[in-house]
Amino acid sequence: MIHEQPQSPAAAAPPELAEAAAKLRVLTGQLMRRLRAASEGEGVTLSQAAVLSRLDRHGPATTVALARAERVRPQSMGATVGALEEEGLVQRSPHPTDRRQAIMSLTDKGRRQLTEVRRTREGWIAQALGERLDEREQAVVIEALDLLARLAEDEA
Amino acid sequence: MIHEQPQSPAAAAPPELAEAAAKLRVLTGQLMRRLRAASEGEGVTLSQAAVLSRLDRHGPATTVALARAERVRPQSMGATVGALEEEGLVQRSPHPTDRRQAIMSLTDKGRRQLTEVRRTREGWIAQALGERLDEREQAVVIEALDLLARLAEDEA
DNA sequence: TATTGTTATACTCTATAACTATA
DNA sequence: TATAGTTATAGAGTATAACAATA
Repeated sequence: MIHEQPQSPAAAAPPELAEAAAKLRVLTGQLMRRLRAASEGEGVTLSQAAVLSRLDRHGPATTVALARAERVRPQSMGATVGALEEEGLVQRSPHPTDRRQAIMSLTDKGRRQLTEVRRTREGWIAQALGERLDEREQAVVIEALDLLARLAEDEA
Repeated sequence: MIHEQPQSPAAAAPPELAEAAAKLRVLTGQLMRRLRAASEGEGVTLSQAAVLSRLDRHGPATTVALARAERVRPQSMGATVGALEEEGLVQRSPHPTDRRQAIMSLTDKGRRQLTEVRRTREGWIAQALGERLDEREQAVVIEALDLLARLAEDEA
C-alpha cells in the first residue's frame, strides 16, 4: 500500500482498520449470542441481567437513568424493569420530591439472582480470560475494552 | 457448600477479570445497538449484511455452512438468506453432486449493496479507530480482537 | 440413519408513536 | 413547555419442533 487510491469507492479507512471493523462486527454478534445462550434457564433475560448488574454496581436509579446508561430508549427500559418488578427482583420507591420519578432498587431476591447470573453469564467470559490468555494478553484485552468502550460511547 | 473456595460466593474468577467480563457485556450490547442503528435505511438488516460480507470474503457457501460460521441455527440462517434472495442480492445454484444442497453466491446487485454497507455500517468503526486512537492503541485493539475472537469460538 | 433445508410458532430486544401525569 | 413514565404496535433476530427430500 504505497499510493492512495482516490477513486476507490469504499476508501477513507486503511484496510487494516476496515478489517478490524469487520472482525469487531463478527465478534459482537457471536458474543451477543453466547451471552444470550449463557443466560438462558436462569429466570432472567440478558437485558434484565444487565439492569440487575448495573443497580448493584451503581446503586438505585430511575428508568430514564438506566436507559441512558445502557443506551436504550426509555420505553425499552420500561419493559425491562417492569418484568423485573413483576418477578420481585427490583422494587420501586417514589422519588422524595419529584412525583413523576420512580427509583428502582434491588430486592434481596434480586441480589441472590444476581449472584447466580454472575456465576453463569459473565462467568464463562472471566473464566476464559483467565484460562486461555496469559497475563500479557489479559492486559491487552483489558486495555482494549476500555478503548473500545470509549469509542462506543463517543457522541450519538 | 463448597469448602474448596472458602471466601467469596461468586468467586473462582479474580475481580479484575470479573470486571473485564462485565465491561465486555456492556460493550457488546452497546456495539450491537450501534451497528444495528448504523445499518438502518440501507435496505439490508444487520444479519443480512453479515452474510453479504462473508460471501464476499470467503466465497459461495451453503446455508448450513453460513449458519455454522456465524454460529446461528440453520433455520435462522435460512430466513436470512431467503430474504437476501428475494431482494436479488444473492442467488442459489444447485450443488453439482448433492441435490440437497444449494450454494449461495453474491449477485452483482449484492456486491454493490455490500460496498454501501461497508461504507456506512463498518465505516464508523474504522473511522473511529483511525481518528480516536493512536497507533499503539490501534495495535492493542487489533490484537485484542483476535484474542477475543479465539475465546468466542472456543468450544460450544 | 444422517444431513440439508423448510415451515410454523414463539420469545427477546428494541424501536417509534401517542398518551398521561407532573414539574 | 419539558420531563418521567406508560401503552400499543411493529420489526429484527433467534430459537425449538416437526417435517420433507436426499445421501
